[in-house]
Amino acid sequence: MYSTLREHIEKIMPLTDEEFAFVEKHFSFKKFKKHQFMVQQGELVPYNYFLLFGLTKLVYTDPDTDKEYILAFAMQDWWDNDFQAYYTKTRASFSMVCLEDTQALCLSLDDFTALRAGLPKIEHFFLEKVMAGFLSAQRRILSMMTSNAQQRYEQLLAQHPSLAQRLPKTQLAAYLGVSRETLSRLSE
Amino acid sequence: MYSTLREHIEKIMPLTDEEFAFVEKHFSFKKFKKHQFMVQQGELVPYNYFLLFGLTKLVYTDPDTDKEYILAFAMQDWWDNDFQAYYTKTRASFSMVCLEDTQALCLSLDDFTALRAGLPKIEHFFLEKVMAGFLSAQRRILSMMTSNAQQRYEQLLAQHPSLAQRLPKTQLAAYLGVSRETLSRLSE
DNA sequence: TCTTTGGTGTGAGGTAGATCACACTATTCG
DNA sequence: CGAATAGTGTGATCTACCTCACACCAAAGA
Repeated sequence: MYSTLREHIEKIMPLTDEEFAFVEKHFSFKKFKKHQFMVQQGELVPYNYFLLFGLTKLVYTDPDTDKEYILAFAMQDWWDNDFQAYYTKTRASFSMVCLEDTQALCLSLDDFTALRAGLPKIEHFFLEKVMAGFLSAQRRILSMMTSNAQQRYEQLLAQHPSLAQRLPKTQLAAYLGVSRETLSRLSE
Repeated sequence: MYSTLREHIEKIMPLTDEEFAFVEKHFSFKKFKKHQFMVQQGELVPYNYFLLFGLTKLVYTDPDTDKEYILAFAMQDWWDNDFQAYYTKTRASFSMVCLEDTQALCLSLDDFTALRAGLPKIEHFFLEKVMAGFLSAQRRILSMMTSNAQQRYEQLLAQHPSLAQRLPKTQLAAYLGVSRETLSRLSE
């Protein structure tokens, strides 16, 4: 169960057995059902999540129109959360919802802080992860500015073919920032 | 000259005099003129830049249409770069151009690596910085999905009034992902 | 000083994509 | 099994924004 986490970390930063034992004890394991909210817009965010199985979305719901805007999907081996709210102990702007039954390793902010303080190596790991996330967000911004719906859809299919297969088009549309009708009409 | 850098780092991570001396010696100082390219699309990226004075943009130019898409502005006390290219020693996808005469502290990748290895504290500092950058990019993505041109312009004015004053509207339009004509017609 | 370059406003017309509306087919679940 | 719910396709409008075109003014450089 924790071996996935260890392999994930060691792709970036090798650890001794004692070091990983120290890492491991800060996490707890949790299961979630499809449709379950792991984080709820407007509530506090107890944990940061590392996914072992399943599929989740990070979504902003406009309180007036009820329209959904998907910021990110996550699956096994990915981290996902409303980091802003988690890290500043404020109320979540987004919800994190299971699109399939999901299993995750959970890290509270106190445990995160203790982990960083007790094992500086782990800062290196998270720096790499967050940097990759930042660069990917930057690419997405550029893609939203330079490309039309059709091109963005094709880019998504090319970059994440597995996501595109597991997800209904409605969800893909909410991620691409396009109406589901428009997505349905593409590649005619 | 380096005191700006020290204050900037110590907002997040206090340093002893020896530690800062170690930090300082990895940077070099450089001046740039308005219109000068600090990073050129298609070339390698020698340095990461911490700005002391001036104003820069990080811009992608479509090779076919010559249209500009601005990913970020930076001014004193900000970091800016094509990090992807810098960090992977690949050719830049973006240019970084001075919009005013600019002074910067420059950090080569080798120096960056040496700095991280020699002073683990600095990983903590960069993790905080990159996290803030990631969250800001995420907010921008959401704003592009939920808001129209008018609203995005107002958000920019509210969040960065100083930027809006120093920059011509053409540049703001290229940042907002709107044509300059549309921006000119807003708030009528 | 005169000429170039940069910045801005505004009209006219075109279009990608939103919205609304309805129909049809899978799935899920009591 | 039968009923609700989720997912998809498609037509008919509507609109925010783009593109092209031209005119004007300010600043900069030779």
